[in-house]
Amino acid sequence: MRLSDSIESFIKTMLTQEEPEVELKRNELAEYFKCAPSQINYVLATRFTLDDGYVIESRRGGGGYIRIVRVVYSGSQRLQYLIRERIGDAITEAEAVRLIGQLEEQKLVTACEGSILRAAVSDTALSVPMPEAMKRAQRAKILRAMLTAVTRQNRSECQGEAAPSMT
Amino acid sequence: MRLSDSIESFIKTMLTQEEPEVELKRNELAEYFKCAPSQINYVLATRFTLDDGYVIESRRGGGGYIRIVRVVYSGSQRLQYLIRERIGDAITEAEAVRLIGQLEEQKLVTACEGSILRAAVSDTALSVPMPEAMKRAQRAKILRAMLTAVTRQNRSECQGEAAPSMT
DNA sequence: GGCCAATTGACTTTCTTTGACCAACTGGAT
DNA sequence: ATCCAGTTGGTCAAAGAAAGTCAATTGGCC
Repeated sequence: MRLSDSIESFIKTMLTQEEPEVELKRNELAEYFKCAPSQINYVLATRFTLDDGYVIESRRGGGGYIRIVRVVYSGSQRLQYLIRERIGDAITEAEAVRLIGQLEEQKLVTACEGSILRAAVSDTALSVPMPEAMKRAQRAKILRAMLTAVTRQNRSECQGEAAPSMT
Repeated sequence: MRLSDSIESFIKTMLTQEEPEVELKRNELAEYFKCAPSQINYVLATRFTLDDGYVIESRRGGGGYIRIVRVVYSGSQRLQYLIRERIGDAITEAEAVRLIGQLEEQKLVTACEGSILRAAVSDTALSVPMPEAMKRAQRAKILRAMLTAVTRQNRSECQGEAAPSMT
């Protein structure tokens, strides 16, 4: 059994059904497995990605930690399907706009959320100097991250509060 | 738990809903936590910034004090300020997260919208290969575009529709 | 042998804590 | 009114404590 596999399953046994979240010290874990600390990063990068259904948070410095959260999808499978199939590794603004329109129509996101999504993937927002291909990749990543956030939400709690006065 | 965290929560428990303002003695607090007085300044500088929604006033000399005031902004002016002044040409993820937290607290965006905003400006979403400086510029552009979209919305229409089925 | 995944370690970045030194008030003595 | 001693708080740089990055090597598997 490879070291990476051991570390992976070690972490996964900590993440039981009742415990969707685990916090660990990188150096301690590395010490436990007698390996380089960066090995932990490797395992996280290859086996606990967002696509695998995990979110990693961490802090450096004194009292630092690494937190691994198993994402609980509360959204529809339809949205997850769209994320995987329609977006992929690259997407144009036109395709993204069309997709967002469908999400609104199907009431998977609100109109307000839709306009936020459109703003984030607009060509003007992504207009830092970079080749077109990279821009499409960047757009895909952002859109996927945002929609993944949506799937994690309890959508029934997404009602807006009172509107602020537009003074 | 970090010392800074303890001091932070200590101060925050003093700042209740009815009490938007607290006055303290730096040396007393430092003595209470058995730390260097400048540690208090560190906590204030990192956890009670204007971005976090606090204003600090103080006086030196006999009868000196530090006063921490939680500020409340007026609706859309806050958004205008953020877009025009605060975000600027570049912003870090940490800064962006603070601002978004404030927007949620002021009810300028819903919690769901907040998590979409955070996802869009996250380091992982922007992790196409590019230098850090460009990433911060990219993040600023995206955040500004999204918040501009929010200002254009009639926020009273932002209520979420029925929650999608959990299939 | 070539390719890809895994491993390592040197170097970097971020966050925290401390301490030495500085700046601003207050109040009393002159 | 001035000056001085004492009392606070402020700043900044250095040290310490994690975690992150990246490129070079290693090790299996076709």
